[in-house]
Amino acid sequence: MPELPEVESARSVIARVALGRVIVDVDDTDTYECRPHRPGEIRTALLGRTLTDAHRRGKSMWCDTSPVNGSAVAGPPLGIHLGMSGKIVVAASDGTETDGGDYWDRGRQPGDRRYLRFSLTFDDGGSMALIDPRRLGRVRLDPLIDRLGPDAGLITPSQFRAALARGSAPVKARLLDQESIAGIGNLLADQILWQARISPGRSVQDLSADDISRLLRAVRQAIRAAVAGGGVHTLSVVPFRKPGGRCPRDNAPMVRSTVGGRTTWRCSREQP
DNA sequence: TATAGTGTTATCGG
DNA sequence: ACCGATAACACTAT
Repeated sequence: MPELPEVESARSVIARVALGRVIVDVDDTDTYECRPHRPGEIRTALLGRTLTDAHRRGKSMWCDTSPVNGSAVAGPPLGIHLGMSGKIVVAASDGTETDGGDYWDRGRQPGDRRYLRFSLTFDDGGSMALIDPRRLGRVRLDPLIDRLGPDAGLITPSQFRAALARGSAPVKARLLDQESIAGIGNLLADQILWQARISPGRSVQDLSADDISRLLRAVRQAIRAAVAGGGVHTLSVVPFRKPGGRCPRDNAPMVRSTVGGRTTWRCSREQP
């Protein structure tokens, strides 16, 4: 399930193999995935255009679209959110697939149409599809990205301090708040707090300047590690988020709780 | 069969 | 109005 690193991998697949191919068909008939659009609305808006660039902020992606032939006006940006279970698969003209992530494979074979919720067909016979079993992903035109906070991988120290400055929420809840910082999901948050040795339930107003700087270092390091490793499931503490799990640093039991409405695992000794 | 889950958002109460 | 907590969403896996 996608957090910032998985979404970045999907974005980079789109940028590498989907740009510049003319869209000749669009399947936007899934009324869940394509809310708030009516079936056909996205199709009409995109036919005859190409994707010209692929962007990302936090877990949200959007693609710029070209003018149609004979016009100078670009098309509407196409927003894509992977939700809990989405992934992007791009097919070449010969059917060869480039998969934007293998975190939800379930033995999927190339060409498998199960869970296909949205797709573009290109004039070369290839396609770009959103595969999303749980249907919590979204595809929409003109996505609102202004409401997102700074991308977690690019956030500056002063932006980070500002994100933690107000209110009294548990620090983990704030890390998960996409309007404060964009891109951190449940596993990344647990890894970051574990690395910084900060208890997830501590209020943001109790954090010292030193806590905050350790936290920002952990944000950067965890994101770098997850992008390099191929996803958040490769983060070092993730395998120990289970009953009987022990902290890989001090061997103390990992304990489970709920913070910010999400399942939370922490080291019982280092994150009391 | 019942429950949890790598995300977002509407809604409710303080 | 702001902030935080919770339920709901849709579906699969355990």
